[in-house]
Amino acid sequence: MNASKVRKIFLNFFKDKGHKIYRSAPMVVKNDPTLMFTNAGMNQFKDIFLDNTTPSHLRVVNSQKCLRVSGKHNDLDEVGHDTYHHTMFEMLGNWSFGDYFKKEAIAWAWELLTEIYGIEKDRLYVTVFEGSPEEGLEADHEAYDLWKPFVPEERILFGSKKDNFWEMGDTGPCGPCSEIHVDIRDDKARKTIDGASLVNKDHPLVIEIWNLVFIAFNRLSDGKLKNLPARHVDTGMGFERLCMVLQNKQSNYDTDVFRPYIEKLQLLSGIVYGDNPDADVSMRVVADHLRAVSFAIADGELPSNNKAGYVIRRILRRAIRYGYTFLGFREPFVNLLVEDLVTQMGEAFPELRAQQDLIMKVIAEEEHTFLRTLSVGIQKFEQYIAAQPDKKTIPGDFAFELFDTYGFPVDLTTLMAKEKGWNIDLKGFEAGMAGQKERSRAAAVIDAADWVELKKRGDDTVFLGYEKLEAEVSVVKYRKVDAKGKTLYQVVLDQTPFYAESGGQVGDRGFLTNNGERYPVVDTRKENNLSIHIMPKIPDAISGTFTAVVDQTKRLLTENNHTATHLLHAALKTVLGSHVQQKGSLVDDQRLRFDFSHFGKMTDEEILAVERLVNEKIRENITLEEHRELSMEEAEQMGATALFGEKYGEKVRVVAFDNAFSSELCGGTHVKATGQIGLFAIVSESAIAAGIRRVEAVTGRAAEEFVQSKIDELHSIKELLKHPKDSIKTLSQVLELNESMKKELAAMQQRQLQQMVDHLASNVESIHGVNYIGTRVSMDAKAAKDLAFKLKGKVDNLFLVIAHESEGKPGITIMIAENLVEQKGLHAGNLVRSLATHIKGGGGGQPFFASAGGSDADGLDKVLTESKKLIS
RNA sequence: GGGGAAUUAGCUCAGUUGGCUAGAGCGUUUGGCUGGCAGCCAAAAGGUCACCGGUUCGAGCCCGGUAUUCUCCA
Repeated sequence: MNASKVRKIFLNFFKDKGHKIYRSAPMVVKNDPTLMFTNAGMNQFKDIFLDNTTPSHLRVVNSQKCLRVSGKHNDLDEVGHDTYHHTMFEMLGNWSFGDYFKKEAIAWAWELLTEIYGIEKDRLYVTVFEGSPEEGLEADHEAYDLWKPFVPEERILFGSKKDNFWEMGDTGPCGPCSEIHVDIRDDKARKTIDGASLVNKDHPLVIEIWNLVFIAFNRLSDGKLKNLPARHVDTGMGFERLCMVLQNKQSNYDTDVFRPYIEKLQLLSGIVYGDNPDADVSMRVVADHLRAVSFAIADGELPSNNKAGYVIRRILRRAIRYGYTFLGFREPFVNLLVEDLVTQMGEAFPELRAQQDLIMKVIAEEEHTFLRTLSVGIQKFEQYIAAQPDKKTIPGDFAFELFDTYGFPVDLTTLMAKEKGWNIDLKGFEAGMAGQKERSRAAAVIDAADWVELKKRGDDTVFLGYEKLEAEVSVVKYRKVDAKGKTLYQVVLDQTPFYAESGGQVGDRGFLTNNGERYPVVDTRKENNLSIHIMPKIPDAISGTFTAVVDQTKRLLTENNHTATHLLHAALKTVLGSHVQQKGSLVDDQRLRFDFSHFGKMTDEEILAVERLVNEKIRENITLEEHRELSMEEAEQMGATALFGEKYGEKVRVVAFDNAFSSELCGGTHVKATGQIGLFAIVSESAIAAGIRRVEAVTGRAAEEFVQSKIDELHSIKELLKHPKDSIKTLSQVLELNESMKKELAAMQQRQLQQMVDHLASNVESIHGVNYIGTRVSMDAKAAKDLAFKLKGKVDNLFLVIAHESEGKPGITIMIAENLVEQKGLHAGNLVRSLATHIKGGGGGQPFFASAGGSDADGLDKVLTESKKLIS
């Protein structure tokens, strides 16, 4: 049974039991500060569990792409070393939102596994929660009794809080769970050791495949559990493990989910899978990470140096590192596997196929960068070794520096040290690492109190901001958040005219008011589906009604830019081609920024063409065409552009300006008609990553100012040139003239200097075989230095003292021929220091050349007479 | 968000406690050697030492700030 059939059967089984099939949400999470990536199938339903939103279907089934690399579920270091941990995986799940509970969940799970998928019943074990006295929770006898009709009691096991009480995070929905484990050892092994003793013991062949979670509580920030009003079922079955079981393999990597990449790696490296444990681990690492990174890029998350992008980079670099060390790759290779990934998964996940080129380019670029990082690190390492031939231990702080500053992996340092017969102080390294983490953690402390609920909420906050900028509102709940010594309040309203930051458009600002008091709203953010108003202070009488007023100027300017962004997007597609995909955008009241996939730099002509097209559309004064409450299918039929990596709800909104030109799925606010934008001007075009370009632009007043500043600039230039007929010609003549005059002047100065050199050289005083020159001149220290070096090349046995003065500042420059320095033990630096006392200054230098500066020019003559005495 | 580092010729990089009028290799140009190419020899061009300010007799080097890039952590 191949992988795609396994997936289809699962979805259809639950569809037949009244479940609605949902698409996988993007793997990269936006609008949730607690989560960077989808790490469980339940993420996209979080708001339902938290009772922030009402589900539109009570029974749902899906296959969700997940990534587990950081936070509570951190499997990254395990991946590759065993045969069943993954960074990216698919989670098959069926869901009940306040509908069915344990009975159905258990019965259906059993039916699907044994009767549909045909897993032998005597290979299955189930676990139920044993209870926890300190939480005040009893054992889950209910689940136990429900399993009894299907499973002999010796294969129903009680499990601890760690294994059988599921929690989303430190706070949030949670509840007891019941796991199904499968024993896929051969018959002989099964007879020798009872499978029941291996459950939850990290045995690679006795594994959990399905977790049925019965959500009944909410964990508060003080650690207490609160009963939820509605109980839910949340199940998760590891797709890759299921495939392994159904394909009779003993490793996930032997299934058709991973095998194609292993095959390709064998071809590329010339190493056979199974021959060498290190190489095997490496191939598994690469096969796994390839999937994680490619899906993330398809969702719009590029490798970068912070946040989610950094996690992606770390995963990719781990793959490169294993390939480099154990598979012998010295050139980019991960990107070569992307085509195999697309072949394997492109059908179930069309975003991969659509963005294959981009994924390859981005990975290849990152591979180049990292291979370079490695070679810099190797160089630093070699230099260190060469500089400390006596030592035999790499100190921890150096290993940490290599890692922290140069990104050089410590296990490579260890390996290289070993090859040279050196040790490495790993404890010191860990200490450096711990310090680093501590600093970061201390800087990121955010203390959020529990929500204070004033009203039982009915439904989502109603957004009024498409029509109104002012409305009567009341507070539903609020909480206090302390971060970096500042206290802010997060406030949720029953309805609001404030737009919450989303889809690149910044959140609205404004204030709440009642009884003449104003309470500013400094920002509006979105966390999941919740609109959160950020307020520095809240009224004492918070339970009353308020008038919410949006900062209108800021909003209107932002709308100009947002609509212009849509026009820009469409214009780019028209001018550059349909490969243009939005990769990100930022829209505020000042400007707009638009990132998109494109293979090369835009030419000046292309930029101009885009600008012209957008401005044409502005002048056409196209009116906004808005469709709310469309289904995804209807929107697609209208030809609206959807974005990869964007999470869309049940109902979507389409914003069109001339349906044939620009039509996008978008929740943002827009101008009523394009004419309001006035003018559009592109300010810059640049690269931000392999295959991704960024355009920044301004509209309206800002665009006018931008153009005006260019005109002013031109005007000023003309004015400086005295308004010639042809400014360009005149300017180029001026520049030419300047160039030739500079050259002439330099030549003249050289001649002058040469004259001075000749003059001084012919007035040498010979004192005891030393050619003494002492002169007082008007020049600065730099010129004197020049003069000194010129004379040095012309006069042997030179002892030169220049007493110079420029703009009232006196100075001394001394030059002594090298042979005199040696023979007579002279030191210009020491001499100049003593002479400098006459001009009330100080100085120094080398034995043959030195300079000094001072404040009393009257002493310069004294300097010359004294200097002569030095050699006579 | 918090650390660490880098920025010097077209490219890759040296540059010591502040003191040869900033160097190397590669590349470029010119000339020479060889039947031609590959190559070798010789010479030349090429620098606002990222930017702004400070300390100093003197700053590529020290100090402060800015920008960009790399990198680690959250």
